[in-house]
Amino acid sequence: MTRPATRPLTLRDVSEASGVSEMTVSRVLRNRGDVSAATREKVLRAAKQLGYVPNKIAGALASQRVNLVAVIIPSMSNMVFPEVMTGISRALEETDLQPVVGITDYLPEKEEKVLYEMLSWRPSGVIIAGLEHSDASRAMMAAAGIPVVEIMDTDGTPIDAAVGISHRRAGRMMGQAILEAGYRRIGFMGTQLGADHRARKRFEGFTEALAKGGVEIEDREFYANGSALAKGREMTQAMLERSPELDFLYYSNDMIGAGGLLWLVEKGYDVPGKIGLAGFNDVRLLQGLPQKLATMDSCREEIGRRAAEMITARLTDPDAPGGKVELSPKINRGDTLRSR
Amino acid sequence: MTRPATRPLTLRDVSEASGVSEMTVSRVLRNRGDVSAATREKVLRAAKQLGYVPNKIAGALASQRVNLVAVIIPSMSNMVFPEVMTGISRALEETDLQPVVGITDYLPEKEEKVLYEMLSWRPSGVIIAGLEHSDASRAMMAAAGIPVVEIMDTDGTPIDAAVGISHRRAGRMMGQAILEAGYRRIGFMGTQLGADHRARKRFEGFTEALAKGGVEIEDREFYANGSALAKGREMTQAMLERSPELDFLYYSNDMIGAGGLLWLVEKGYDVPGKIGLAGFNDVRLLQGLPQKLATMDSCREEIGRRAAEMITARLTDPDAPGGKVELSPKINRGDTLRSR
DNA sequence: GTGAAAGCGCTAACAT
DNA sequence: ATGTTAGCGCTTTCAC
Repeated sequence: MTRPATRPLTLRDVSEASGVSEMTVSRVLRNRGDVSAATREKVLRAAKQLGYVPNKIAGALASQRVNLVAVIIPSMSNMVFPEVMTGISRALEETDLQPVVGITDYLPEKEEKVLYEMLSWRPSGVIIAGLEHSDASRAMMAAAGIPVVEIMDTDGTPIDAAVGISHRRAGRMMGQAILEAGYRRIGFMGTQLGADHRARKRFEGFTEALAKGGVEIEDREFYANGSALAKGREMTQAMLERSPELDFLYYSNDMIGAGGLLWLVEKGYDVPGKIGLAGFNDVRLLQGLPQKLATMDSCREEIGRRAAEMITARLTDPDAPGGKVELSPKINRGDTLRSR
Repeated sequence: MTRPATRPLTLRDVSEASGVSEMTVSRVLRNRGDVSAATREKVLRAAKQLGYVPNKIAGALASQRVNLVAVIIPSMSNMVFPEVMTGISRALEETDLQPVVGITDYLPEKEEKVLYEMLSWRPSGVIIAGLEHSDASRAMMAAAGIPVVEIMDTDGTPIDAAVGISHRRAGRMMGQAILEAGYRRIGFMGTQLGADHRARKRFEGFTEALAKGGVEIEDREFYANGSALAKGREMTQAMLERSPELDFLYYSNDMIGAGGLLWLVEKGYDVPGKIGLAGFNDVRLLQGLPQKLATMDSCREEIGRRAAEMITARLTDPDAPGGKVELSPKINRGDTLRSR
């Protein structure tokens, strides 16, 4: 329970303790240039003994280099972004770059603020979720003079580069698969469309595919907050009481889909005989449910990894490709989407 | 898809563009000191027009102040730490401090590395999970000369201050509650005890309480990785095939408990008549399961909030209380722990 | 292989 | 209300 009020140590302290110039101490601590084994020893010993921790602020200012990558995402409690982070971290582990995360809560104003904060630390690159940003945000990123990779979505024009999937296409694919399986009376449940552009695009693609088959969504319901599992359960019950004729339910994410599935199984519905189900994301968390929900892989970890790789590539070679990288999500039919 | 190679703007650029000294520009941008409305206008216009983003690196070096709080936690995909983060963020939102997160993956060496990295940015404070750290880590934190709050656990001696619950006591409480309810033949499932000190302490407290009642755990099983829900299901099945006489299963976390619950309900077990269940954490995510699992609130958001408040308090007043704050988790009996 | 000088972009402290 | 000076703790550059 002690807290010494000592001023943090500086290079100078190590220099004095070891009898070596500050410059050489700096070289040793960064493994730079030629330093004799003897002085290296001396310096390292002194540094460790004092408990010296370098001041990166001063280092960054002097070298004009900051080994940080700003990662800006809407949320962390979403099951999807932690996996993106895993991909990013893995890819950066082999480099000397470090990810630093900012959360926007799906609010454009907050995104702008977080971006401003992060850019003021002069990171080496930016990885940011989505293609929709305020004008100010876009301007900041364009002006920062660093690689910027927009992730998760490819339906739009990136500022600099993008890696993701087409959510519109993902929605279309699921719509087609459902029609091909023979379902016709379809209900939709999801988050309130608005802040979440990717959910909206999936919804648009979905309705588009249905329309092409001459089918329209017969019922829909949206939710804002609360436990997704519980919401899925509640919304499913409400919808089936209202529209008992439905033979398929498309959920905008796996969690509410799982809630719906649990309710249906509990009530003795024949899934997928009487009614089929599908979600989105392929969250690993849900392995272990009584039945496996049909879903679609959103390539989260790969997106993170590729984004980080694009940053490092453009850092070593400013003319590295960039552009848009569209990954191909696959449908996983699980146990709840079967031809009938 | 453009990326101008322009050098980042400096205060000097804004100064020249506005015809005001660098110092006054700095004052305006930080809302410091008296600046006439007229010059303030001029400066703000120029800054915005140029798209100037201050360089916090230089600012921090000059002012010797960094408005960052290092938050060091084992994992983000755990359901528990995102909620701690929520508490921290909420509490810091009212201040000018910002949380920066580092992940240790429950590895002491990684904790040490992450800590070193973060401290080298000279944060204003540290919030770190757990009371168990390597000697080097403890030394670094003690030497940093900043407030350090260790969270989640109070079974041990903090470096500087701590907020959390006693996991040993939590385990004991659950053990007592189970005995009082009349269960006697008890099985335990959890993560491999080792890296996760808090799970280990709960287990110790649990067995201790049982021992006091003359009861011993009859079967146990540990897992390392994989989907927790699926693991809970598998382990439960394996354990009940091995030890069909069990009348209670205590899980070290809610996710595996939920997996077990789903399997039991599916197999037609009478829960809690024939067999009772309990988990730990009270994760909100699980609202929506067929039955509500007995569990114990781990006070995650409050812990985060209190920790952040302790940091701010000790920043304004270096002699602010500190010490150990032990919160009191409550048992939530749900539908799976009933007197018999 | 090692050291000395200059300066990174800001802000504290002191003018005016 | 505004400007000037010095310097934060490092690294770059150049000298030896």
